[in-house]
Amino acid sequence: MMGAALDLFARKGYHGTKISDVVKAAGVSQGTFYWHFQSKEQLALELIEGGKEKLIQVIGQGYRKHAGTVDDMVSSSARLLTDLFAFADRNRNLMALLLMKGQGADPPVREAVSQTWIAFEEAFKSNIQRAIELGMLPGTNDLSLRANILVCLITGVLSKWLFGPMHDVDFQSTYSPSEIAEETAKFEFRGLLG
Amino acid sequence: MMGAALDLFARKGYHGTKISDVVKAAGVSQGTFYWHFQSKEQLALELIEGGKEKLIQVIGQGYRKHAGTVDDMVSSSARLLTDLFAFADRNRNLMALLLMKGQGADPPVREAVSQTWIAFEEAFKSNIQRAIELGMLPGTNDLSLRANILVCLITGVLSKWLFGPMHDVDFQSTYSPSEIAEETAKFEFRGLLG
DNA sequence: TCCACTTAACTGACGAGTCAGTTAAGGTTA
DNA sequence: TAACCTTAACTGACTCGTCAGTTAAGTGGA
Repeated sequence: MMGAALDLFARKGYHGTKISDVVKAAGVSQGTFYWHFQSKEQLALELIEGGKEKLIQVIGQGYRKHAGTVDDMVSSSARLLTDLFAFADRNRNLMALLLMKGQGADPPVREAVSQTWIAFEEAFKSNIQRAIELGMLPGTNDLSLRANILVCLITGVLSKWLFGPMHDVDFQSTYSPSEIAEETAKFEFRGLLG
Repeated sequence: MMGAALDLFARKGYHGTKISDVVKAAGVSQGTFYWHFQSKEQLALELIEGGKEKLIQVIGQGYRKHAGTVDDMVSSSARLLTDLFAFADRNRNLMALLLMKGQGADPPVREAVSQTWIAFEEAFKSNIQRAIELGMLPGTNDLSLRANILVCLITGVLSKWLFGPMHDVDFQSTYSPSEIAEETAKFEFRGLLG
């Protein structure tokens, strides 16, 4: 049932998804839905909460332990991003809800989505801070701004790569997860000047 | 009436905005609304179309004419971004609709939003291509990907700067348009390594 | 007296949530 | 082993508020 609901939310958005559609897709009746879930909103919140945990877990594994060269840094960042992009690709519906469709929902759902990205940014920020402590990145008085910009870059690339310019859930990028991750990591450290 | 509607769309999203709210805010009755607009959807489409034109105009003015040093390039990019960020700040409701709330609407409205960002990217891409032709940026076999990543960076920073982590229309960043634009431009060309 | 514009009351569809009842599996007693 | 009870899981027709869109009856200016 939750899989079917996630798929519909990802495709049609929160308001565009009717409970009657969800139960039809899941092959149960409407009463059954309300036996399992308190409300439509509750369902969305459970989906988001579960997704948030999985997402954070992926980034948490990228925590840096030792110092290294600039090239080490780029390639280990590329590795983390590859994991992230691959996860996102395996969970397109979840990402569609978190990156796009969550915005169209009611306040409590939007709140849950925002909290997910705040946690995401937090997880990333600690990775960056670690890199600065290890002397691998130049320190800055504007760490949080830099981190912020980085996360913007990553989520921006992520949503374009997943869904394309038309925000289509079924979009297929020509780049593989590792290709896009490498390109993003290169940009992350060296910008347009390469 | 259109101003009131844009404000409500930005705050409550497309589905969260009732025509009865719009006409109340505008001080007219519901019949008046339907004399001016064919439908709720038509209203949203007109708002987006108008916004798209204004937005594209802002970027179009940044078209590069002469070659220059790297610092010239960074500072002229910062100038363009400052214009863009200032425009976005003056049109928060429009940007909220384009960057966030548009996703929650029905397909034709979403389509119009996507077309806006495609046009945005196109306008930006021609600026970048020009910089490469002038020998100011290294050529790449993946120009479109690079351009794509850049646009992701800009829209990502833009929406965080405007609406903060909680996607709040009334969010007030501590950075001024020119500060955030400079920081973004720096990152754009030189990445985290600065 | 026509036309641009406005109004308030109305309609009808839609969709979230409810509820009285069904089914099937498992336990208990004699 | 059959009669009886319990309960988790499920059903689908129903209710009821909400809201986009309509309509018929004005008003005021040219």
